[in-house]
Amino acid sequence: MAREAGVSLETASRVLNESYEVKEGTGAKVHEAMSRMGYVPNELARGLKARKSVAIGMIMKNLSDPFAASAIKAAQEVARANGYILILASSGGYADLERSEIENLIGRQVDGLLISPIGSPRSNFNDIIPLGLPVVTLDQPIRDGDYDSVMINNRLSAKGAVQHLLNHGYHRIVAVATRPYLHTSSERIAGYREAMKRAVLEPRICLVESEELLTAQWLSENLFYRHSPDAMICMNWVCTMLTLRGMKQVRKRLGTDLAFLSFDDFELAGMLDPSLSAVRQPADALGAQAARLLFDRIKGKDKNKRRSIVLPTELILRESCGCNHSS
Amino acid sequence: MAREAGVSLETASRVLNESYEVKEGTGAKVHEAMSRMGYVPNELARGLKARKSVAIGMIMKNLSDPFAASAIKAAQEVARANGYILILASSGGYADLERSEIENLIGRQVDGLLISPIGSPRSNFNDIIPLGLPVVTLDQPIRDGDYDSVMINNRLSAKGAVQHLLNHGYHRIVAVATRPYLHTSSERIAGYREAMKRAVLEPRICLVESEELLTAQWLSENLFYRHSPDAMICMNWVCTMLTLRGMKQVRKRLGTDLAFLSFDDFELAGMLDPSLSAVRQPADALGAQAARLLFDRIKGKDKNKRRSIVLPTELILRESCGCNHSS
DNA sequence: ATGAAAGCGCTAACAA
DNA sequence: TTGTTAGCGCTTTCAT
Repeated sequence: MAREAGVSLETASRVLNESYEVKEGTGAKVHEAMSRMGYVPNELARGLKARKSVAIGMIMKNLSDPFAASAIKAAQEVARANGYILILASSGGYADLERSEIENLIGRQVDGLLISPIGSPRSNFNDIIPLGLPVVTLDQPIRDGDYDSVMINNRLSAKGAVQHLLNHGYHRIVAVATRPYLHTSSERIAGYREAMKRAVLEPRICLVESEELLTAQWLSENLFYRHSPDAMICMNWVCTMLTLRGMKQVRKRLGTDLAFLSFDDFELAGMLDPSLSAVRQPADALGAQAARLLFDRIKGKDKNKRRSIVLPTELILRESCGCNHSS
Repeated sequence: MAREAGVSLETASRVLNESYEVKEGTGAKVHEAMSRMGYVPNELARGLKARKSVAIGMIMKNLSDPFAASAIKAAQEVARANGYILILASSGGYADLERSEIENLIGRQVDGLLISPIGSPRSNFNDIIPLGLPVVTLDQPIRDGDYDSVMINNRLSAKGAVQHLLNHGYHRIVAVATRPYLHTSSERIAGYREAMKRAVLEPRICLVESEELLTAQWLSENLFYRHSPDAMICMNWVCTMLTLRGMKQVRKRLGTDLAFLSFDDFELAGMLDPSLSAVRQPADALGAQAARLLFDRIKGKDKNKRRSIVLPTELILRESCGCNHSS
């Protein structure tokens, strides 16, 4: 450390923290010594003393889907702007991994946690969150949890999307979703049900437990053969990708063979032919907002009751739903 | 801490670390006390003592592009498997941010660093890496740096791709790239040059400093008007996205108006019409390999000279290049 | 087999 | 204005 360097002092700390006054010359000498020997303060030791780590943790279900990636990017930027680092973890959608990753992060003394919870009944981490540790959930609130949350209204968004398909005159609308036990999935499906019920139509729901089961063959058997749909809605990005791939394999064409709507928009949706209509989640806004809420708590600006922010989704109407937009 | 709990001991540490022998009963009592009071050891304190943080840092240029996202996901999984956490940072492609983020991570006492360097001449961080800190670079090696690296052969991959276009008989092939000062960009452009030179054709290169300048208007003026190309190759994912968007706006069609090839493949490339031919980088393998190399160093398994791993790319031939694949 | 005590690098309270 | 000292929570000799 700088103490033995050039000058003599544990006052190094003072100049670093700009606490108290330091005589001109001394300060300069310290700075000089620090840069000469490339001194970098040990944040671990600082954190140990200050009882905080200047780090936040973020846990997502899948780090690589574009929605998560945007949220992560936005959250990291906010963290950096606040002088914090972002520790990234993944639950993979499994409750036990979620739990152990949270415990791990707590052991690292993170000052706050951003979690996109699994949301299954088994997913409950209230008991392991230390009192006073700020937590913000993304995507969904947690049962009995008194945390801030930032999400979209999955149910209404799905309902609105299905409503739109209904307005086009489709009757045999199939909803396709993976991992129905996830909160987002179940809410979106609920929205679908509501729309269908209101139209007095039979709900047609194709669920698959895990992504790898959503194959072309599965589509043929469970979707096309059983329902002969005139429209379908996929309930998340992965689902849309896999369905699109499967449909190509079985030579079903969007638009001509059936209408299509995707929950989750992506860069290329507008470039497909027909272009894909989609429900767009403001992924980066979700990440940024969540991080901002978290820092409001961490810095003690926000002492109020829990806040739940619901960001609006946007129904992007392109061609695949039957619209004729040419944007 | 557990000391005041139930029993009396600094032996708590011993049972935690499973060092030394502990009497049956004592061990049980300690465990009981720990779980009863939900004790989680403070990793900061541990790290301070052990002089390591059990954390690695990862710095990418853009956290949200799908290539980075896959690499991050893979690296995080390897880190977790090794009991390490992953601190994620972004350079945004700026040399000064890269530097300050590295310094920040070093202050956090990370045990290793995964960096996808900017690669501009100004990007040189050798001077701030402490002796003995393992570093693995992704995408490119660093000048004068003695680090392990994992990459693809950008130049040859680009050359091969252009060669393929040439074999189709195109002559007016334009290369489009953003941020030419980035190593990956310049290498790919170099590959393009080599292929064109070999065919004794005039190189046609359209560069744009930053992504937001790549607009439809820019495409019209600089690309179509100036070169009237019969084929083009975009040198990275962002570039492909923007170009595709721009072309749609100016009503240029892939396939009929000109052939197209993308450096960087993505989920939907095969679903466009015409489907996009692309150079595929093994993003997750890059991330995983890099992390594995890093842990070989961290755990001292690897004492050898620097290793440079070059992973193979794959030229995915679909339709947009002029091929007639129907996969 | 277990307790006592020193110390990791830093900050903060107190003295000088 | 600057130096001294104790202690953050843990691990690790060294005694017991």
